Amino acid sequence: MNLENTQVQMRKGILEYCILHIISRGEVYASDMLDELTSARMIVVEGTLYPLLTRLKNSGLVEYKWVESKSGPPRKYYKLTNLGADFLKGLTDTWEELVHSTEQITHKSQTTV
Amino acid sequence: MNLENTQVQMRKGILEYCILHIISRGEVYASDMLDELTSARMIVVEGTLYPLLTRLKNSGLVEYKWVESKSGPPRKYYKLTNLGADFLKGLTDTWEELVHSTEQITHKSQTTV
DNA sequence: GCAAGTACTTGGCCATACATAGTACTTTCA
DNA sequence: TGAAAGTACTATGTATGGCCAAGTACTTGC
Repeated sequence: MNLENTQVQMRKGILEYCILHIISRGEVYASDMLDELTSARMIVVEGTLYPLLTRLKNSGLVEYKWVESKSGPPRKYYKLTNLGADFLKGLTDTWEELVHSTEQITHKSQTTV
Repeated sequence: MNLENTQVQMRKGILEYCILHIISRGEVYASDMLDELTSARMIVVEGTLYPLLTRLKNSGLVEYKWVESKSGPPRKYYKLTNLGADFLKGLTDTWEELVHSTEQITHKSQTTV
């Protein structure tokens, strides 16, 4: 039980939320997402992102189209489905409630520390 | 991939943070923590809390003493160790950075939606 | 004694983040 | 032309941890 491991655990599920948000903003492919996540200091690696995108696609939350690239193999450009948009709304509620609950607990603590 | 499951995933790791906070506030036993977590709408069940406390204890982040109860079996009253207090500081940083990163991503999204 | 309530324990299941290695396509350049 | 490098995506295996469900142990009250 170390700090690094807990950071990983904290990220679980939240990543899915962030990625759906990024996709909701317009069509993007994996490297775009990695750039955005990295610039927000939400560390992610390929081995995490690609399986997640596959899961989202298999659940019908996102869809993609192949687009040829001028510098390399074709890319999968993702966008949200209607189902994905609904799911994102639900996730937003979940996240906000989770943050709120955590603040309620930790703020109470700070008064006594 | 449903909402419930994602809620579970989002809780991962965060629970540990919340529980350390609650313990940092004074000596408590498991049912106290469950009450507090429930009142903050952070849903937890016994099967989650007890193993977590055991992990925290085995890692030397918390310690406990047995205290007899007037209504039932004796209780384990937990408190933070010095190591646990340090760990909690690290977790606080991690959590705040995670919230910040998530806000950075989701706020950008809200401008286009 | 025996049932009911409280507190804690244990074993197994499942989802997911990550490491690592591998596939496939394109461009570059000798 | 064909080998090397770069880009994009895929597949497999491991570890962690939340949860379910069943179980143990102690106390109280009938």
